[in-house]
Amino acid sequence: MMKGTKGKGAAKHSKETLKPVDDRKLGKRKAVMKADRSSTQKKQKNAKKDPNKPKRPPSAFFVFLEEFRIDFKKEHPDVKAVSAVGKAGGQRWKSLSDAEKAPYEAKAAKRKTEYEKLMKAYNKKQESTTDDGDEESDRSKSEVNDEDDEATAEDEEEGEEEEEEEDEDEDED
DNA sequence: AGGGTGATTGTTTTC
DNA sequence: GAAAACAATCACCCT
Repeated sequence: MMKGTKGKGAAKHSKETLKPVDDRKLGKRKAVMKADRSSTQKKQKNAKKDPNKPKRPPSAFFVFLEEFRIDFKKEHPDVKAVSAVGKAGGQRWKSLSDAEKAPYEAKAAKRKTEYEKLMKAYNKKQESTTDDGDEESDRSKSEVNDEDDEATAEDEEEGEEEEEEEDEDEDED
């Protein structure tokens, strides 16, 4: 029962992208209320785009989506709308059981760990670049060696896919 | 020529 | 703690 998420996609115009952006709400969730943030967090504006700044790790859903997109395109080569894959992926994702999502979560978790590592190096860099002047007075020390290190990641790619055999009755009829 | 949009959910982020 | 924002993708539209 339920589902109702989309009962009539066909009702939509052939292609959402075909419609001019102006007609559709410009900035639905993108420019949702940046103004609000700027007022309270305007200081963040200082955050200039850092080329080294690691992006957020993909969530299990995104990991799943990456594979899903490939499969989706195979069966829907004509569908090129990102929203189509998003919707389909979302519904499919919810259709998966925890056990099935487990591997994706595991990968996502690992991805997060790497992200933290990258973030650590990134933060370190920021520290050295921070010209506060109070710390890091001695120029012979930390050095920028860290950057190089981040590139040399350990090679531990083990297929440690632990299949959690949870005997949970995930009976989804 | 390039930025921006749309849609999904999950995690990261920030106050 | 909660709300906001952003993470990838890809064809297309506007400046």
